[in-house]
Amino acid sequence: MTSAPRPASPRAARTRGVPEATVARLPVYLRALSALADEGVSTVSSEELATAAGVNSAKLRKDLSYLGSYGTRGVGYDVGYLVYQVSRELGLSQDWPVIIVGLGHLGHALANYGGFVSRGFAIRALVDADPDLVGVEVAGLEVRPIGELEQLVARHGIAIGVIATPATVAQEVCDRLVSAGVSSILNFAPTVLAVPEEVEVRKVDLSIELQILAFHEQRKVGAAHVTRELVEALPGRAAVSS
Amino acid sequence: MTSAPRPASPRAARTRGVPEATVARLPVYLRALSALADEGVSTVSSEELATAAGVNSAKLRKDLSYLGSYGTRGVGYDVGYLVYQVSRELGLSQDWPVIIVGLGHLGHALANYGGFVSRGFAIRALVDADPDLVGVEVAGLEVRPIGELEQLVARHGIAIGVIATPATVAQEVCDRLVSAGVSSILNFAPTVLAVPEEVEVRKVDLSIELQILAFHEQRKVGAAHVTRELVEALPGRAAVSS
DNA sequence: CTCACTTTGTGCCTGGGTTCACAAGCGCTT
DNA sequence: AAGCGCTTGTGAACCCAGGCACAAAGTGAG
Repeated sequence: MTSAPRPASPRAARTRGVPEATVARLPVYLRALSALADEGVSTVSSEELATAAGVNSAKLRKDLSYLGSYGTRGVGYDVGYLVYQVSRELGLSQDWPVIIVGLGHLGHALANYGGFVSRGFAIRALVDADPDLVGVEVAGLEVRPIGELEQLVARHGIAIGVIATPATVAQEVCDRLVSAGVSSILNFAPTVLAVPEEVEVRKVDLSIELQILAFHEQRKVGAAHVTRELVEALPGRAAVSS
Repeated sequence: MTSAPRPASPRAARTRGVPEATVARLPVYLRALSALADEGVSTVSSEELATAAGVNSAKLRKDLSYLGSYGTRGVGYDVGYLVYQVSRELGLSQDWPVIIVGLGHLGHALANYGGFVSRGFAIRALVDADPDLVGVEVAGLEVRPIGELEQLVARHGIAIGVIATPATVAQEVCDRLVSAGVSSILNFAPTVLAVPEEVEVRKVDLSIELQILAFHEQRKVGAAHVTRELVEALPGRAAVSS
């Protein structure tokens, strides 16, 4: 969806035959499974897990079946074992070193986001072009000048880069990351990035998400051709006018 | 993809016949068009616009054709007119008032994110449960206690809510937003939210995006040798292959 | 006016993803 | 040991989306 993973050779396309849509859901399953494990639940049925993950149970079973036959008919799935298998499939058995480029508000928030560290990722380098930011400590790590980008990538063996810069410099930063050896990029800048075939880019665009919501919101309102106040007055809604 | 827009009646699904996938791309087109407009370009072909947006030109034409026949054969599209039409379709002719719940690092970054304001959205309320944050001014707006949530939603006629709280309280916040009248939610908390049918939820999950990247990264690296070094890190039940 | 050229709009085909529905398999009980 | 109930795994149908390729439609030159 985000990028176009269309390899030149069709043969390389299915390495393990796990569909892209399934890959995108595995992290959700993993989170639900981890929560169950923390609660001490040892076995879970596809129906329960599907509900927790917010998907159809048939879809969940088919997704899991791409990884192998890890369930027991009549019983369900062993939570601990499934956590292990899904983690392994996602490549989370190891810690991936990550670099964040751009430490404005967003980059700052990302560096401090606990969800990264806890799930197989380790932020190893922070760089920014602003001299005022260089030297500042963020999330226990010192911000380095952007000139050290290549060096830091090499030293820590970084394969995953996060771009949280203004859109104007995103492509330039991206190019530098790629030529330094980064092959997966998470882009928060509102720009379409051009990258070589073998580099994977995923885009997170906050304003796009809001615009999609606005579309649906408008559709709701405009469908009945009424003001928002009248919509709110539908039965079952809490009274808005205090 | 992000949420599950599964209406009970399939008939209600297409109000205007614009496919969901198209809606998701319209904001990208809009951004490219706005950039062109700023450069003073008055006419653009589907080929040029498609390149700028990073999509296939046939797809772009088909997407635009859902909105109407706004191009001129042999010439292309009028940039200004298309900006207007796409904006209108997305419901951006008006400014949507938005509330942000949770002003930790992420909420703070969101409140300061210029991309919102410039594109049809106006952040009208900030609330947080932490007493230390209440009263603090963020992006020119004062953070209010979470108790005022309902009141603020009503006063500003807010239909779109952004959740940037810890996962543990996200569902509770969501429920309150919904019962206060919010019908579109952008969720940054790493949780699956349960909402009534008519409420639209979109999810942005940073660690999920990284995990998807890790999958592809692992596939590139480990096509030959599977990493089994950290096998002992799994719960005792994984005495399988190897 | 006619012709050549350009670009849109779309019919059709292909492929991936989702869902249904059911057979296969497992454990528990009798 | 056999039967019963439960749950997985998957074949098959359906639906949405993407992309090719072309007819339709407009422009400008001669």
